[in-house]
Amino acid sequence: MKTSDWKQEFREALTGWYREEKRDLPWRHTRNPYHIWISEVMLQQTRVDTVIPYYARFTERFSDMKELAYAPEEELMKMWEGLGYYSRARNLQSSVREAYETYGEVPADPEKFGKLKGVGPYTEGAVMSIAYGIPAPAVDGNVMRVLSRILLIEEDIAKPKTRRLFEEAVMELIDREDPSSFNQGMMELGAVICTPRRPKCLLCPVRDFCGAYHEGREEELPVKSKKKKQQSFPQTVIALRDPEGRWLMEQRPEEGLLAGMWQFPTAETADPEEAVRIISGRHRLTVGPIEEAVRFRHVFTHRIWEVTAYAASVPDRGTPADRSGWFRPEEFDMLTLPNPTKKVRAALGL
DNA sequence: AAGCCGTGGTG
DNA sequence: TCACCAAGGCT
Repeated sequence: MKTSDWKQEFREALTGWYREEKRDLPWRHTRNPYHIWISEVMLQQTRVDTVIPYYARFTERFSDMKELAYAPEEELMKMWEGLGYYSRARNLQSSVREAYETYGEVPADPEKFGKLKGVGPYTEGAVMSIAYGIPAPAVDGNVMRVLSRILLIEEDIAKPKTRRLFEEAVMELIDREDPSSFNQGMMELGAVICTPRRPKCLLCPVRDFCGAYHEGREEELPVKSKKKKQQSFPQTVIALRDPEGRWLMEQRPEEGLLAGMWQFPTAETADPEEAVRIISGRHRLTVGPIEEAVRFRHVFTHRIWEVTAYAASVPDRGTPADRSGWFRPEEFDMLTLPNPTKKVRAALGL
C-alpha cells in the first residue's frame, strides 16, 4: 500500500473518517481560541467524560480572557475543584492574563503561545492547529500509540525524548489543508478505535496503512516501559469539633501535593495516639476521646494514602496554628477541598 | 532523566 | 483487587 502518494491517501482516509464519525463534544462547537485552550488544558491526563461538565461551567463563568485573567484565585480553584492537577488552573490563569495583556488575544504564533506557562509541546500544537489551522504537531499518548502501530515504531514511548520522533513523523504526514481534522482525527482514532488493548482494527479507517495490523502485532505496540509502583503513606485524620459545632480545618502549603487546599487536621502516622499528640500540640488544645469514622485508601499518581479518620470533641478552640481556622459545615463550601477530605466530610455526615 | 502532580474508569 | 491508563507539563 506504500505507493508514492500513500501519505496523501492516508490523510484523506483519516480526515474523512474524522469529519464523518467524530464524537459530538462541547469544544467541537466553538472556534473561540480561548475556549479551545481551556479544553486542551482540562483534557491533559483527564478523560473526556470528566471534563465535559467542568468545561461547561468554566466557559460560562469565565466566558472571555478578561473574565478569567482577573478572577479571584479562590473562585478559580472552586471551579477546578475535583479535576485534579491544580497547578494547571493557576498556570492557565496567569498565562491567560499574560496573553491578554501582551497580545489582547490568544497569539496565533506557536513560538509565542508555546512560551506561556502550562503550555507544553502538545497543548501548543493542539491549540494552534485546532483554533488557527496552523500545521503543528500535537503529539499525545493517543498519537504515539496510533503512529507506533501504523509506522511500526518500537521506541519506548515512556521516554521523554521519544515524543520528538513522533513529532517529526506527524510533520511528514499532517494534512496542511486541514491540520485540525488531522490532529483531532489521530486522537479520536486512538480514543475510540486504536485503543491500548483490543484495538478495533476491523473498524479502522486506516488499517490498510497500518504496519502492525499487517503483521498481526497491534497488541504488541506501542512499547512502553513500566513505571515503578507507588509508595504507601499512613494518614491519620483527627476531625475536631468545638462546643458550638465548628470544625478545625488546616490549609496545605502553597507548593506541592494538593497545594493550598483545605483538610481536617492530619498527621503522617498510623498511630492514632501519636496523631492526637501531634495535632493537639500543633494547635495548643485538648482533645477528647476519639471515635473512628472511616478508613480508606486514596491513590495518587505517585503515592498512596492509607487514611484513617477519627472524630473528637474539644472543650475550647486552643490557639490555632497559622493557615488554619474553625468553620461550620455550611462554610466548607467556601473552601477548596481535595477528594480525600470530601470522603472524610461525607463519612462525618457534614 | 526521572520524579512530582489528582482523579476516575477499566479489565 | 490492582495495574494501567487518560487530549501532559514542570522541575
